[in-house]
Amino acid sequence: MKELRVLEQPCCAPGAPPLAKGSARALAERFKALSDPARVSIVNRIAGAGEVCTCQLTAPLGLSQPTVSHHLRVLKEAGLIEVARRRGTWTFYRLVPEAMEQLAFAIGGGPVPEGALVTRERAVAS
Amino acid sequence: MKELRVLEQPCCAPGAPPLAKGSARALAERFKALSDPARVSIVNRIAGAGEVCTCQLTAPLGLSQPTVSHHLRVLKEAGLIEVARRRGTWTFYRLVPEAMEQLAFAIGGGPVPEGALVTRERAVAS
DNA sequence: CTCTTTCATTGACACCCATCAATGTATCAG
DNA sequence: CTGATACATTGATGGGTGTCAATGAAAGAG
Repeated sequence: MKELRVLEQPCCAPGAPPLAKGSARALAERFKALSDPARVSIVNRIAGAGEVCTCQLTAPLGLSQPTVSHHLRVLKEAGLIEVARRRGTWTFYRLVPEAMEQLAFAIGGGPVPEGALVTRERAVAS
Repeated sequence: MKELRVLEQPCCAPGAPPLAKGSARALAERFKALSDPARVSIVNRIAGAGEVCTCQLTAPLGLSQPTVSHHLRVLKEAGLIEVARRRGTWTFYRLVPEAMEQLAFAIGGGPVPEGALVTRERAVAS
C-alpha cells in the first residue's frame, strides 16, 4: 500500500528545515484522516477502549453502519488503525500507536514517547 | 470567530477518556487545515523562517498567488498562523506555536512544551 | 496624480467527500 | 440447509474543496 517515512526532525515546529514534497504529501494524507469529527471520535474511542468493533461505534456516533465502515476504512488506509482480531462476525480494531506518535512528533509535540527511537528515516508499515 | 478549547488530557492516545462532540469537531477542524500538502509546506516554511510573506511562497510551492492566499486564509482561520506585521504591501505571517502544541498534545505527543500550562479548559484566541 | 507591486477577493470549474439505502459476503445457531 | 447477525462494498446524491484567471484594494516610487 503506502508508506510514511519517519521524519528526522519536527517539520512544523519553530526552526524546522524545509520539507520535501513527498513528506508534505504523506503528512497531509494522515492529517486528512483526522479531518473529520467522526474519525476523531472513532480514534478517541478506540484509544480509550483498546479494542472496538464496528457495532460499538454506530450508536454513539449517530451514523449508519456503512458510514462507520467507510470511516474505519479511511483510518486503516492512513495507517492509524488496524484490525486487531476477527471473532465470529465481529471485527475488532486497535490503534497503531507509532503512527499517532509520529504525527505528534512531526508537529513538534516533544520527543517521541518510549520505544519509538528515530534514527534517520525508517520505513513503517501502514 | 471560533474557539478551540484546550483539552485536559490527550484524546487520541491509549487510555483516553471519551471525547465530547464539540471537541471532536474542533480538533477535526484544525486537522483539516493540515490536510493539504500545500498547507503543510506553508506551515513548515513559516516554522523554519519565523516570518514569511505571501510572495515568498508561490515559487517554491508552484502555485498561483491567489491559491497561496487562499491556503493562508484557511490556516489563519484555523488559528495555526497569524499576521505578524505588514510592511508596505508585504504581509508577513508567523506560526501560533500554542496551536501546534495543543494539537500535538491532543494526539498524545508527550507533555506540552514549556509555557503552555494546561489547567482545566482554557479558551484560546483564533 | 499615475504607475507598479503585493496581497486579497470573486467567479467558475473540475474534482473529491460524507452520507445512506441497497446489496453482497461471511460466520454462527438451529 | 435456513435464518440471523456483523461487516464490507456499491451506487447515488448533495455539499465541500483546490485551483486559477480576472478583478479589486492598498501602499510606496516617481
